Amino acid sequence: MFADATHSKTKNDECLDVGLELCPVCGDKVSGYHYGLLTCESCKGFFKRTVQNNKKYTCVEHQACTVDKTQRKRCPFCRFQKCLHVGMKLEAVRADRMRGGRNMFGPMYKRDRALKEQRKALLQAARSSLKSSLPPPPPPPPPHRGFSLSCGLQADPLPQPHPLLPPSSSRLPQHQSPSVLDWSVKAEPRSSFTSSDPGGLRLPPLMMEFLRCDPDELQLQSRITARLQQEQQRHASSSSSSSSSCSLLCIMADQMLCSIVEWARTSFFFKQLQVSDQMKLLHHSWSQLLLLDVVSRQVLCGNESRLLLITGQEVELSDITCRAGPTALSLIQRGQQLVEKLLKLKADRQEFACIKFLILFNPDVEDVVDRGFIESVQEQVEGALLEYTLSSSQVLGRFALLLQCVSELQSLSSLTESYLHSRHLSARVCCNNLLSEMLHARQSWTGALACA
DNA sequence: CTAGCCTTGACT
DNA sequence: AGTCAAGGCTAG
Repeated sequence: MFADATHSKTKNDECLDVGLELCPVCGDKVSGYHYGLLTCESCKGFFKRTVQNNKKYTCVEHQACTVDKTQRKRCPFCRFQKCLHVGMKLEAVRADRMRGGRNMFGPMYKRDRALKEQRKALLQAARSSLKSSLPPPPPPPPPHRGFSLSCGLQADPLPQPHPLLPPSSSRLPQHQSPSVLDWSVKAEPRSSFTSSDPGGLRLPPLMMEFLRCDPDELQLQSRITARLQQEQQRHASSSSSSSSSCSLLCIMADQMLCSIVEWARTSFFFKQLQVSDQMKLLHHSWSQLLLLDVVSRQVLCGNESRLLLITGQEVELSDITCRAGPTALSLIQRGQQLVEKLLKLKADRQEFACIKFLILFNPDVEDVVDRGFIESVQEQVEGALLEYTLSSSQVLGRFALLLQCVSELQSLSSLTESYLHSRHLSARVCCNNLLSEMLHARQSWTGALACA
C-alpha cells in the first residue's frame, strides 16, 4: 500500500511534507528537520546559537510571552522555552561542532515522516467517511459583500476601539495558563487533561497553544453581565417599559461576537494573516463560532433542560420553545440534538479549542490571499485534534464523529444565520452593533473598505 | 542578534 | 552521486 510512497517521493510530496508545514515554535514556514523536529530556519539558528554559546536569557514579563513569526525576536527566554517545550533536542547540538554527516536522530526523523504519512491517510479516511455519511453538503451562507469588522481588526494597538468593546479587553494578561481558564460556572469540570495531569495524557503542543488563546470565561461573563445591566438601567430611566428579553439577547449575542473577534484577533496563526484575509475568514465563520460557543458551554457545563447563558444564568428550554415559531423551534431542536451528540462523545474543552480554529481557518473561503497558509493551519489543527482523540480514546471513529458534529454545526449555523437575517429585516431590531452589521453585511461594504 | 544562504560529510 | 541535517558565514 504505502510501499511506493517511501521510495518514489515526488517533488509534490515533498512540498506537502515540508513546504506546507508550520514551525511549532513560531508558525513560520518549515525548512526541514532540525534538532529533533520540523522547524523553520530561524528557530533552528536561534536554538543552535543558544545552546552552542550557552546563552542565558531572562523574561521581563511573566515567562509566557507570545512566540509567533512577528514577535519571536521580542523575548528569547520564552522562545527558547517554547523550543524545548515543543521538543527540540539539546543533544542534537554537537559539542565538538563537527559539520555534516548524520546523528542518532536520523531514524527518528524517518519514523516521524512515516507517522505523518499515516496520519495523512487517516485524515483522508475520516474525511471521506464524513462525505459519504452526509449526503447534502451544508448550504453556503448568504452572500456577503463585506462588513466593517474594522472595529476589531485594525492593527495593534486599536486606534479606535469598537464602542462596544470595553477598553480593557485588548490588554488582558497574555500569560494565563490553561489551568486558570476554568469554566467555573459549574462546580465539576467534565474532564481536563492539562499538562500537569499525572495520568500522562500528552497534550499536543499546538493544543496547549489553542487553550492559551481561549478567553477567560469568568472575565467574559462579568463583562457581558455589566453591559447588560447597563442596558437595562438605560431603558429603565428613559422609558417606562423595561427592555425586551429579545433585545437583551441581541446585545448578549453582539457582545459574544465582539469577544470572538477579539479572540481571533489575538490568536496564534490568525495574527499572521493580512487584515483583509482576517475579515474574510471571520465573515465566513462568525455564526459558526457563535453557535459553537453556545453549544460548547452547554456541553461542558450545561444542564439537560436548561440553556446556560454566557452570563451564568440558566433559562428553561421549555420557556423558549413554547414561544418560538416553527422555524426557530426546529433550529433549537437541532441544536439540542447536536449538544446531545457531543455529550455522548464526551467532547472536552481541548477539543472545542481545536474546533474553533478548524472553523476559523477554512481554506474554502473565497478570494483569500494566503490560501496556502490557511490550508496548512487547518491541516495542523486537524492533525493535533486527531492525535489528541487517538491518545485519549484509541478509537479513530471518534475523530470522524467529531468532524461530523462540526459539519452539522456548520449547516445549522447557516440556517440560523438566514433565519436571523430574515427576522432582522422584518423586525428591524438591534441596530448599530456588530451582530446587525454581520447580518446586514451586504449593505455595508463601504465600511469594510475603511480598514484597507 | 537575527535569519537566509552556504558548506560539509555520513548515510543511502 | 544524491540527500539532508548538522555547523558556518554575513548582510542588516
